Amino acid sequence: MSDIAVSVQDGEPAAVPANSTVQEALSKLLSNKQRKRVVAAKVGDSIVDLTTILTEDTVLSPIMIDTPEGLDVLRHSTAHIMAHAVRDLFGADVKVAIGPSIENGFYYDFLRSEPFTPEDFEKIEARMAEIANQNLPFIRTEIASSDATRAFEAEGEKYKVELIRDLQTDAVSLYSVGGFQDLCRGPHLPNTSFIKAFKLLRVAGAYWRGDEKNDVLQRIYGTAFFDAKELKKYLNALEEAKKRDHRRLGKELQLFTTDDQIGPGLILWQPKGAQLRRLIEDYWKDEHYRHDYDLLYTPHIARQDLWKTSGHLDFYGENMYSGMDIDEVRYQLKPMNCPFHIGVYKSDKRSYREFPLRWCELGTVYRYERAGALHGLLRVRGFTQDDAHIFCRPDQLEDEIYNILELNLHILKNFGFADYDIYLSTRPEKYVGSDENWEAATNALKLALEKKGLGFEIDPGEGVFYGPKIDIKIKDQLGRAWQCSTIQVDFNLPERFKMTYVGADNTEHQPIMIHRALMGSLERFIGVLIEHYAGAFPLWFTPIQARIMNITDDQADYGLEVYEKLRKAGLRIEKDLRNEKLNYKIREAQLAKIPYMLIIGDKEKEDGTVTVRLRDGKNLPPMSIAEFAAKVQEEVQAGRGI
RNA sequence: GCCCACGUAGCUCAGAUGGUAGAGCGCAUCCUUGGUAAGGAUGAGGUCACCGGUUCAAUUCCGGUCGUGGGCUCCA
Repeated sequence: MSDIAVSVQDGEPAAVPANSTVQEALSKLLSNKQRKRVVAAKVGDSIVDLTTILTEDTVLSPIMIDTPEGLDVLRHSTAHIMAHAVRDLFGADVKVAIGPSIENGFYYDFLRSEPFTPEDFEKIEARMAEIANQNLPFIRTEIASSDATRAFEAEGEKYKVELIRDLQTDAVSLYSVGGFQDLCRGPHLPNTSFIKAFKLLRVAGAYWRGDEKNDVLQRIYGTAFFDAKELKKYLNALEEAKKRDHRRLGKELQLFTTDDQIGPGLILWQPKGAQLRRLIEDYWKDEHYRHDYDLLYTPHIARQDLWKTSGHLDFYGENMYSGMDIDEVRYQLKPMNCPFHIGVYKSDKRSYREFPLRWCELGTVYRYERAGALHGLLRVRGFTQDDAHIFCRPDQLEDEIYNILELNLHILKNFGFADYDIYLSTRPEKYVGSDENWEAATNALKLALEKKGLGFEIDPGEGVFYGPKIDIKIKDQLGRAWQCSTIQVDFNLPERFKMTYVGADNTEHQPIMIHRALMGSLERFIGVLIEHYAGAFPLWFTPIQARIMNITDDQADYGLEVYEKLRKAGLRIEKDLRNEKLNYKIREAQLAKIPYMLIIGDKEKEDGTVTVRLRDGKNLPPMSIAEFAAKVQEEVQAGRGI
């Protein structure tokens, strides 16, 4: 048999007999130590099993278990082992659906009449470990689709049959491990010995193929890592995320609450949360004014006819709350602010000379969200958009987009978000507006992004029907991405509302309209802020900047004096003058995540000073009340960046 | 909206094969006056989410409603 030349990328080729497996070839190319970490290999763009037969000269990229691609293979295989275990334990009552690897883990969907319980999880994990420990090979076979269909039909595996049918290929690949055989594209681990560190995390309902008309399956989520240490690290990170959960912190720090009597998805801001929100709103307004925006206020309801004109009733009606009759005229609660801003636009005859018009509003809107979608502050039914609409001439579009991006990133950065994923969404299949307009607008968005030096991805066809858009996702402290900002060009509403301006040529033209929100909604943004900072907000927008605590009752009067002076100086101050030990007061202030603790004993009372304790436990030297006030004001200035 | 789980004091949670309930924290009062993460005592506080059914008796069992959570789905 003749030899073929196989090499790893950038390495010397080795001669191996034709029809060797990848594994065999790699054994000539890699050290023993490296070989133990290889779980699959890349040939060109596709990832293949180590058992794949090589028939021609090939360049291989080995995939190590401790790389993202390696983890992917590991998790995918672990999902199969889980299905194997479930099948072993619960028999043929269980039908298997699909089990891919996903970000941070894997899942497998099952049809089973009984719900999976936490005790089941333990059993499944134990059985998985048994299977894994047997060091079983994953064996790939290719068979004709018709044979596979017959086999799965015999087992009653209707989902597999459906999958094969929709694949529309002549042959499919199967993988078997021990006694369990599954339809799968692969690739898989060479054997189960790599499966050492895994955990089942939760079970949830999921529709077959994500369609609510289909069967509801039970989806078991789990995760797997190449060693126990990595698994532990991940589980700890989950714990950490739990501690940062804005719903938990919102309660602990008394920021916001909801009330069954009032309704789900409707937020009540407690005094501290309201303070936090006010600070954010004030900052937002100040920055907008500085950036040449004007502020609007508009109502919460409007005649239903407005929503017909805008098209919201047709396109968005199912998310709008039903109307009310006022003097026999139908009114509806607003799901968006745009028609109102158009109302302001139409209050006057507009000239190209006054463009661009930049109008912003913290506009509270109400949208029907399905009950199951509601989530803390992140998904609610009543929320306040940090909205703005810009009306301009086509030739101003690119500059306006650039200015928006600049303000957008400036504000996000000031809140501590400097990492973004940016997406440019282009024309979808169904759209309004002319092709030329779409092209010009898409181009303007692109040019503005490039001019700003921002990397972005193009989401082809993901634009909304009325225009192209830019979406910005911010990354928080834990690296999680949150969609907040959106910048959208709109060809639809100017047309529907017959908006015009008088151009230099003394004829009427249609303005370009841009919608944009930077934080998205205040509720959502504050939720993200809470998680990002784990509730320990920077001084400039923390609801409480300092808490005064006396050591004994003897300094209560002085404590009150300090409190009043600092409040008058505009600081956000609390006092804890209770008859409690200092340790106790410090503990409480620490848990409340207050930046400065002002400690007052006889010394301070005598000298007219305060001793400042920081959140990190360090102390500043005693300073006068005025000095402290000045220090805080200075830090706030710096933090606001204005 | 759908599937599953859950709903007991302000908070975090325990509890009984069906006989109207407990802890810690917090709160109130008193003692204590203590310099950098919990001093002590006493006490108040619950229609066991809501409505209905079964039962001599329901917080406990059953049904429904509402809410919360994990997902699915949705987010022109």
